[in-house]
Amino acid sequence: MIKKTIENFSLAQISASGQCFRMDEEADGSFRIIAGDKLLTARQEGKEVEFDCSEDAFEGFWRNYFDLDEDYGKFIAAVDKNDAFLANAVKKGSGIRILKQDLWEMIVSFLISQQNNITRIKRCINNISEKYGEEMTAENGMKYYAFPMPEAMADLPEDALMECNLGYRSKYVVRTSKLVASGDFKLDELPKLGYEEARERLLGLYGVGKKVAECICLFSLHHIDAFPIDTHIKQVLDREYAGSFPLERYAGFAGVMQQYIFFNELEK
DNA sequence: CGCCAGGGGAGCT
DNA sequence: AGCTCCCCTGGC
Repeated sequence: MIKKTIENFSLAQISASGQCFRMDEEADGSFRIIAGDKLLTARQEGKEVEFDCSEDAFEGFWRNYFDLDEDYGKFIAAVDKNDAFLANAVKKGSGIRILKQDLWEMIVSFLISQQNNITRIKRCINNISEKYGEEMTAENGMKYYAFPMPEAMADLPEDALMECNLGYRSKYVVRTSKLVASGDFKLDELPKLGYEEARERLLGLYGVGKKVAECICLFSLHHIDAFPIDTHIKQVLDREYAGSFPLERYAGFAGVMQQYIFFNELEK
C-alpha cells in the first residue's frame, strides 16, 4: 500500500472526466482502474490517496500514469480570471489529471467512441476485453481481463465485433488490428514524434479522423496542446465563446483546459 | 412507431 | 471547407 499526499488530484474527477473508460467507482468508494494489462485499486480522503500496489509498481508505472510529477497548479493559475465560465469549470474539476494511457488501448477506445455515448463505450470495451483480452489474476486473487492485443483481433471477420456491441465501428477496430499486428503500422514509433507528426500518422488509420487522432494524442501520447473538439465541446464553444476558444492564451496546454470544460459539461 | 443524439468519419465535390 | 451519406444503439 502506497500513501501519498497529492495536490490537485481527484480520483472521482478523473473517473468522471471521461478520458479513461476502464476506471470505475466501487461500492465502498474506492476506484478500480484497468490500464492495459494492469489493475489498480485506489482510494482517497481529501488530499490523502492510497494506491493498493507495491512501491515498484507505483514508481515504475502509476506515478507516470497519473501524471503526478506535473504541477497542475500552474495550469489552474493560468486561467483568465475574466473568463467566469472557465474559472468555474476549473474550480469544479481542479483534481483532473491528463492520464498517460496505453497507445493501443486509446486508439481502439476512441475508434469505438465515435457517434457513441460513454456508457455504451465502456460496455463495448468490457465486451472486447472479456472476449479477446487475456484473463489476469491480481495479487489479491481478483480476476480481470487485460485490454485485447491487436493480434487477438487481427484475424477476425470485419463484422465480428458487432457481437461485442461495436456496431458499424467493428470494421475500424478489426482493420486497425490487422495493420498493427502485421507490423505495417508501428506503434512504438509514435511516442518519438511531435504532435503534428503523430497526428498525421494516426489520421492514416481507417476510422481515425481529426477528433479521434487528437484524443489519442492527448490521452496517450500526452501532447497536452491537443484540443479535440467533439459535440459537447462544440456546444460549449458556440454557447460560451461565440464559436472559438482562446487557444493562443493556453498555448502548450490547451488540452488540459479542454478536459476541465468537458468534465464540467458532463457534470452539468 | 418515428425521431434524435451520442466524445465522427469516409468519400466526394 | 463543406456537403452527403454511413448506418449502431438507446432514450423518448
